[in-house]
Amino acid sequence: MVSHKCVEEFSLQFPANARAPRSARKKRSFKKEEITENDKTCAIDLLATVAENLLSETGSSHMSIDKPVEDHCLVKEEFPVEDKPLKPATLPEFNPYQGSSMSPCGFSSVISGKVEIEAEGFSHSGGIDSCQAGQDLKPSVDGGAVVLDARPNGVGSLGGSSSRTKVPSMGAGVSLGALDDVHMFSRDDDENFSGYICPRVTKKSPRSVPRVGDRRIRKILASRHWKGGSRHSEAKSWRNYYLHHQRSYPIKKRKYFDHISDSVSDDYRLRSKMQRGSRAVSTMKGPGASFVSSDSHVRLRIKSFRVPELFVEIPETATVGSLKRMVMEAVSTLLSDGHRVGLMVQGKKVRDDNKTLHQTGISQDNTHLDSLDFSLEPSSEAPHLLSSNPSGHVCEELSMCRTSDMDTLFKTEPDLALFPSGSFDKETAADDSKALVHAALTELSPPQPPRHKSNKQQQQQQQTAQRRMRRPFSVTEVEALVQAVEKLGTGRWRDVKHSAFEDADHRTYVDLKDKWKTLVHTAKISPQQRRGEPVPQELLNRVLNAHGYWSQQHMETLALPKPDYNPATFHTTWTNLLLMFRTSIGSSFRALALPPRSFNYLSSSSVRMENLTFFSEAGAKPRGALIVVEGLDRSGKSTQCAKLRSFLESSGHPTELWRFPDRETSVGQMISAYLSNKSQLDDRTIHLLFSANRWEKRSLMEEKLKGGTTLIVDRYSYSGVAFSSAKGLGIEWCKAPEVGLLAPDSVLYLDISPERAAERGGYGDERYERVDFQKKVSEFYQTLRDSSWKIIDAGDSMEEVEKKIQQVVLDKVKECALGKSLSLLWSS
DNA sequence: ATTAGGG
DNA sequence: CCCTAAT
Repeated sequence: MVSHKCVEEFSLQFPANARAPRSARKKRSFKKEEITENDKTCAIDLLATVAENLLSETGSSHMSIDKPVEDHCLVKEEFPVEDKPLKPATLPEFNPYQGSSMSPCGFSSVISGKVEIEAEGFSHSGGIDSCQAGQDLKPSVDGGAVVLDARPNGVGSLGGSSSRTKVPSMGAGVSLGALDDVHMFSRDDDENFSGYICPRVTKKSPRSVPRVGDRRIRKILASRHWKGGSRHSEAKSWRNYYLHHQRSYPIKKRKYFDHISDSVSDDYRLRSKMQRGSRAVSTMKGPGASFVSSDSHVRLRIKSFRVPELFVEIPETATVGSLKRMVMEAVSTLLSDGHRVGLMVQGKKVRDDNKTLHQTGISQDNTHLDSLDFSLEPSSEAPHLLSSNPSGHVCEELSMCRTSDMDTLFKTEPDLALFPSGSFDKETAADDSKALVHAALTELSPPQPPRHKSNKQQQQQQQTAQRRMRRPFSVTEVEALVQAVEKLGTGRWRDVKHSAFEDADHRTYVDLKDKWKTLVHTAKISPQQRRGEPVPQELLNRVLNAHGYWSQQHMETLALPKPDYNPATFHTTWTNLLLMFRTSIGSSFRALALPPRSFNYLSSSSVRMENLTFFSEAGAKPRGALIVVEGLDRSGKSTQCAKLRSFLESSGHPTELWRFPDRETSVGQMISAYLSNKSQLDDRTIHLLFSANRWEKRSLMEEKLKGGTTLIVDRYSYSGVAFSSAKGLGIEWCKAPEVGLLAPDSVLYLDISPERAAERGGYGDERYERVDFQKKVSEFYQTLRDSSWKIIDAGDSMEEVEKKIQQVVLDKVKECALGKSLSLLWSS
């Protein structure tokens, strides 16, 4: 019955011939006919016969009785016999290879049948077989189905059958967890392994196989193989497949063939441990290699593992050896390529691959190990087995195709112990996984990555197989990270790592980047939603500030390339910026209404940024810096202010240049008249006017700064106090009216001697421009200095001064953007 | 080897 | 933390 069903399925799914290699087609075309009609039976019989011949000892063969049978039935129903398999007509459609390399004939030469592979924990010595086939699997005929017995290497069989798992030579495309696992096991027996493996087997390339006897084996692989380009459809087919079969058609997949006898279990245990440490010891080979036993391990013993049906087409002329190889290949391919294993604990799917076994509830003393199930699921991303081969040559090699309706079933015998390897907890179920592998766990062994060198892919996989240990960041580390990012910015993780985590080997820059990512997220969510060690809110605020700041920086950097404002592209540009911003900030943003444009700012061409201010909801809105430039007349203030403004704007910082007195205001008008010697005002009055002039602008100034605009102010309270004081007013009296104005984040004092300034010419237009008076002013300036001051030698070249200023200001602007709060002048 | 993102 | 694509 099984066979029958199989055939049907086969037919449905594979118009087998499609893929037959040209050679096969040519030679065996005649067979086609034979098979076409009765083929179902014939094929099976043939296969059975072949298998029978091949394997004399079938003691191990077991019919898969459980679910499989039912499944088969179902399958049968779903796929009525009507569908004639092997119809030439259908071939074209199914032929993945576009027929270029396929010939119609090929089909006839192939025998189709269902192969059931059983992995058993027998103590058979498969030495001979293994040598020939390079593996211990022994195909045998059972009830019309070919059964492969996987012989476990008993302890005693170490010497002889270790090679069973050796499948490295398989199709070029093969490379996966399953194989790895296999290798892993055999690894321990390396000695045996190496000693027993038939050179021919190991070295034989897939190609050679097909050539021998011109046999073609088709491995039915995932539909993707023949579906060629559409991954989507492929996935779909799988889905459908599962939908239809899932319930009763468990696809059982077994990951490892290694069976372990009780006596062997010890070995496994050792292996597990060894493997655990193996990450670092990937080179270890000998069984006796140093095993690093570490923490508690869970030993799992999978009693039975059923693998989906395996369909193999093989010419009668094929040799037993080739059949074995094909089967092995098919099996390996299927296991490694087409499926992933899912894990279920107590009937519940465990999707989080990152969970540790312990977290999942799988522990040594856990009582429900028996409730642990593995599911075999289609791997939508599985690589094409044959992909590695030039498409045109696929046929020449063994090709195994798994159609969506077919599955290869592997069944392990009760005694067979399967060990979950790294993949064990690696891939968890895909949504549609239905097939469940029932595993009785009786022992525990930590999943470990096998290390073998036979296959590069394997190696890679092995290396990545094990998840690194989870190491939550401590507050200290977070602080270091935040600090580093504030300094270096995001996007320079390498530098961040080197500057702050040089010694932390376990923190890679990617980790730091990831941590930053999570920190930003954490900072945005409510404290109640946060988990783990609480990070001080202060740090989170810094994270937000830094993130907002750097996000804007990045954004602006990207926008800068097109400094020239072009009305035609304005909208587009901003749209992009907004999108970018939204993306980078990950939160909503909004444009603030443009504050009334003040008519006193000198430069008005800063189109790009001045009108809009963004900030994340989290409140991480970088504020602008208040930069005051002071200095005697002719010290170069205006020039440097203009340069500085240009610089900041080109650096992506919204900037405005202000100047006091602001002659545009009503108060400013008065001041202007006074300065022009057109009016005589009392010194105190004029002082207060100047002060009033600044107060007039205070609110707008604060608004601008909080909106993110950096203000460069040419002269401020210091000038007012210094000049008035120079005229004889008490300095404290002069400062009084200024108290409460916004304190500059930085005061750039362009230091130049009065004499030198006078040399620069231009003096004489206004009454204060007299050297002696400038000297007094200079002295008062000095008394006003505080920590926010930066003395710049204005005697240097303009470029020199410019450079110094830029450096100072940039740091200050960044500091402000990162959260430096505004303070008040001469308060408290 | 790094960076940037998505999972 | 992992995995990948893109640099």
